[in-house]
Amino acid sequence: MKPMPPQVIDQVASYFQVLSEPMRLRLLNLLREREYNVGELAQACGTTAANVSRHLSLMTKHGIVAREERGTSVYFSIADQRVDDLCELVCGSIASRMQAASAVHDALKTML
Amino acid sequence: MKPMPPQVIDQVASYFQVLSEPMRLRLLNLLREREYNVGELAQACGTTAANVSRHLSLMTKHGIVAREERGTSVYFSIADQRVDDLCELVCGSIASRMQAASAVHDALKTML
DNA sequence: TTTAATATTGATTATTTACGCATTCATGCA
DNA sequence: TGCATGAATGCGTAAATAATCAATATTAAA
Repeated sequence: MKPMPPQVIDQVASYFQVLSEPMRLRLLNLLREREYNVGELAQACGTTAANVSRHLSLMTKHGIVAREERGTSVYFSIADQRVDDLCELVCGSIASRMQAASAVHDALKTML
Repeated sequence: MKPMPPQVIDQVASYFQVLSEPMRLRLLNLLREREYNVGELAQACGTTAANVSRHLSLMTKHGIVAREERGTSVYFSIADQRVDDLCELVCGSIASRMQAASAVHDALKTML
């Protein structure tokens, strides 16, 4: 077990924070399929380009997405494939939790 | 690729949010070693028991830690081992990023 | 060099939230 | 039945942040 210096902890927390926003997860989920430019993402998510731009800027800063200017547009894509694994793990936790809850539910049902 | 309904996205975001706080990560890091009660954690983290209690309550609600009353104290432990994998993945991302940055740094150095 | 389309940034606002203090609650013991 | 210890909660405060509109770049083509 490593001592985990505060500096590292702050960085890890900061990374998790990037993934803790529904809008950002929606953007990432779209980008799993193919690359998009800002306008396309804004339309797909029903928000403004300004908002999308800020979210993408943050994720680029953390190395999660990659930014590439092409023509008059700027295209974004997934840069860190690990985000998939992260989301998969979290989904697994949520699923386990739901399953446990439903087991409790069933147990209570048989008691009555 | 799954369509990822908004409801699921919100839950995933919510889970990540729990892990996006340095204080909570410090608590989890301590709990990896052994179980602790609230007072011990507060002292180890240099904060109030009230604060620790709130953080633990949130993590318990998400199934990340387990709560067990024993005697006059309440002991907490890791309930979802996946948090280790999650943090490990994030540390890997951060490490890759630092490595890439240092490579750029070296490349620039040789240019001068 | 204009003009049009796209992306980014500044400023503002509303919401969330981490924290501490004080209080209340719960449990075990004298 | 008090009494003490430890945990949880109410409340107020300060800071962070997501969203929008408006304004400013930046690039491609006319």
